[in-house]
Amino acid sequence: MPVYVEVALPVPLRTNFSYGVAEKHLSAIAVGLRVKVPFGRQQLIGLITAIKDECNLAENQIKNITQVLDTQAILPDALYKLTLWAARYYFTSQGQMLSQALPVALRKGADTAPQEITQYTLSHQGLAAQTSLLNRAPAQKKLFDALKKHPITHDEFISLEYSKAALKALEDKGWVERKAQTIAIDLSWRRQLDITETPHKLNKQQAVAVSILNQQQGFNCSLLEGVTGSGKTEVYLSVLEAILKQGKQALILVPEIGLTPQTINRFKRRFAVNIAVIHSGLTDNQRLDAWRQARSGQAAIIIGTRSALFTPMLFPGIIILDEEHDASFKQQEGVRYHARDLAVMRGHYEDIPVILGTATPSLESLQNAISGRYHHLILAERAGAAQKVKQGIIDITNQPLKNGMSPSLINEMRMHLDAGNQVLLFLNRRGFAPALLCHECGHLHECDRCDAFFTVHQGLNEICCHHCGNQYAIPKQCHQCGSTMLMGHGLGTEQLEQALTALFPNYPVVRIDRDTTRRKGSLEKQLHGIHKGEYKILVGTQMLAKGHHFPDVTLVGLLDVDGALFSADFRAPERFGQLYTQVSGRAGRADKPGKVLLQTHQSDNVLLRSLLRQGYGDFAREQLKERQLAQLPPAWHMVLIRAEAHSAADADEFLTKVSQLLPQDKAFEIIGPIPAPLDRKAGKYRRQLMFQAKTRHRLQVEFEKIINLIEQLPETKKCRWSIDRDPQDLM
DNA sequence: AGCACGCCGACT
DNA sequence: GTCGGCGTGCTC
Repeated sequence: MPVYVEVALPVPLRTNFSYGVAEKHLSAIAVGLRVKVPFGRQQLIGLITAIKDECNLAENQIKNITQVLDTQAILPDALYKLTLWAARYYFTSQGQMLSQALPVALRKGADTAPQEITQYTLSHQGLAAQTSLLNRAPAQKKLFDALKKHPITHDEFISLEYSKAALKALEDKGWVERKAQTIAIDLSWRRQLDITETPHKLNKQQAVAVSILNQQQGFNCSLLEGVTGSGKTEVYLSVLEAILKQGKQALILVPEIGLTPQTINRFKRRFAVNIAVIHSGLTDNQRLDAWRQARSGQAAIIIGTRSALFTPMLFPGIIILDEEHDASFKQQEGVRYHARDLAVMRGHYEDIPVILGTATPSLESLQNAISGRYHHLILAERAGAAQKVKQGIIDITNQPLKNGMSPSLINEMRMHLDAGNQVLLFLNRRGFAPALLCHECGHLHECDRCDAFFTVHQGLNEICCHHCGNQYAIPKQCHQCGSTMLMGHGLGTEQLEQALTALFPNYPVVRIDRDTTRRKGSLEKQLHGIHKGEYKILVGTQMLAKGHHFPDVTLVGLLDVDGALFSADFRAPERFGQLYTQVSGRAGRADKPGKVLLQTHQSDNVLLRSLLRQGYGDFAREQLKERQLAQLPPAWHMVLIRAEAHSAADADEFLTKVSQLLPQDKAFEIIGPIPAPLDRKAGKYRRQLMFQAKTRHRLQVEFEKIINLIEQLPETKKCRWSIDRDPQDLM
């Protein structure tokens, strides 16, 4: 009887593909193995998802698999199931989701078996050799002497900077031989856990949280809501200790690894175990190595960003997701999965606890905590009895602004600087000015491919479109009237930095945004400078608000709050609340009270007042009620369909057809098609269609019914479209 | 997503 | 005459 396999392939077609199996492969196939298959004119690597003895395709349409790459399933059962679940949830193909879950090297066909390590040793001939022969070859002598003591691995050889030529010379003489060795997997941490730092004494709230967390068995999820400085990390460490002592591994997910080296170092300092850190700087092979170490149980702790969610563990113990509110956990291209939501699902499949930690919970997690689905653990005390931050609103209506700064803000800055402290100014717009204005005719220079103004970058002498990357030299003349009276309009961080340098010549300024941190290591260098006190004034965008604590900053100024508050996006108030709370958390410490000032034209804005008066917790609860009334997430469930085309009509037509496929009743709401907030981007018109469903289940069922119909619409040929479930923003 | 085929404009 | 632009269609 012929045997067929279903193969999930990394192509954006929402289906699997059937292949025949030749006699010689029959005994080698199983569900979950990677296979190489012919696909069109190319060879692709996919995963077997099923084995069957019939196939309803015509004989001539079926090809045979070329090669079986694995002997055992590449993903543990729980991860495999999670991935298939995610494919359904995000309305994507199994192949696409599965390939997300594998490191690039494995997608390309690398071996899952641990890498062999090359070791250099002296041969018999070498041991018996006359070392005096090397008197005139110091590099060879150095290597030879080292090898006489003990063998050297290839990695050591590289890091100790021995000469390659010397090695070659010794090998040519036959004195040195190389051996490929598989290093035995070291699981000693499971028997004997070494704690290399005395834990801090927990305060009462921390101790309560830890004891509740340690009592849990199997899957459960906890929201650890701890204000900045309340010692969340110490709670993680205590829980980790218990997990590691049971011989189980921990997966820790963080937003952006570059921002959390201190946190990682705390884990390293506390436990003498193998920690695999997966960050964007790794090569494909280094990532694969970390993956192998996690899968073999050798790495007791795995720390990484979004994609590390899919790292297999032989002894799964716990998943901790820090800064759970952070938007970077949602993938914004390709399969738009949310690592936080999938982490909870993974915990469920693995039957292990999940901890979500943050000072400013997302409304999604807050709702789950309030409803009792998650344990809600609160750390409200700032460790070391730091004083509460003072906050104030500066109404800038009719105020003379100097580069966006009001006189009262400048005065306040001067006071803090003269007292020897640091000041942090937050402005969420990089570049010199967000537009180029003609002083004579009022023309604002607009990107020719987007519906957006060019941002002026003076340092680069360029105008750039921040939406499509389009860039030109700053024009000498107005494109409309030819006047040479061109000037930047509005304020960006580059200009602010310049103005501050002029205004406070004695206080060095540092700017931190995507432009100044582009080069590798420059962020670390700048942060280091800040901590050493080399800089007194810190200017920056979002980046400054994330993760880092600046103990000598006593004043934080938010320059333009209005833009953040009034956005088309329904998450804008939530985001602002989180940002404000995170930024104000950067100010002050025990002996130095901090102060936060906001500049706004809307000093009596209800949202702003409620945030400042009640703090994030109550503000968020209020927002939650509003979302309920507006039938928005997390109360209702949302899917966004985006379409882009050369002509707006094509995109509109497609989305209209889609909306006609969907049922319309009380549990379902359709909005659109409407133009995306950035109507035209990179020369394409962008439209979107929003669906809100009262229940998750209903959304799933209705969408699964029509997804194939959508794909078959003739209108798809004229536009690119994508589905975004639980969208993070409506851009 | 790739990859090829195919049909029009500006090059040696 | 061809090189190459990207529109269109197909992949078990």
